[in-house]
Amino acid sequence: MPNHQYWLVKTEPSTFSFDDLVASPKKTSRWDGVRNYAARNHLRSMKKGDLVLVYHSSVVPSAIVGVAEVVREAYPDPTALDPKDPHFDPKSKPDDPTWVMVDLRAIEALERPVTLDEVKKTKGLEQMALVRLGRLSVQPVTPREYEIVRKLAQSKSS
DNA sequence: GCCAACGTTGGC
DNA sequence: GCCAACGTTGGC
Repeated sequence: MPNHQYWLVKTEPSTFSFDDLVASPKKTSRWDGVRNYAARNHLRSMKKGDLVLVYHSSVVPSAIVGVAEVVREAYPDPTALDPKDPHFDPKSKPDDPTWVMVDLRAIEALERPVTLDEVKKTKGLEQMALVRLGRLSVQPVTPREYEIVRKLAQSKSS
């Protein structure tokens, strides 16, 4: 078995979509702007080579659309220190950064999007953090869940 | 645009 | 350290 973990990150495609990641230089972009402690802790746990499902929120239908990999492990997120940035955090100090980001590289789009509705209805996926902890923007995925999602994407839409 | 869920803040 | 008020997320 490959020695890596699985994750899921959410993004609003109007701000940054999976296609934007694919279109980035080397298909790679920093994943900045996370300002939630639970999500931050997951970012810190990410290892190079971990696989990351990319989920589009606030669109109809919201869905898992692609797969990326971690190419750089957690390092300080400079947007937290930039007063002009919408994610500026006045309490974060340069010498003790509160917030981190990772670099993600797009691997491939799913054969078709797997919608939230499908995730809720699919046996084995009901316990996904996506369903249980709706607002967590960076979350762990089990190998089994990852496998089921990939298989679903290869099957026909219902 | 509404609103439920839930994380964060701040008064005490 | 409790908890009410407030702000944000995100599905619908």
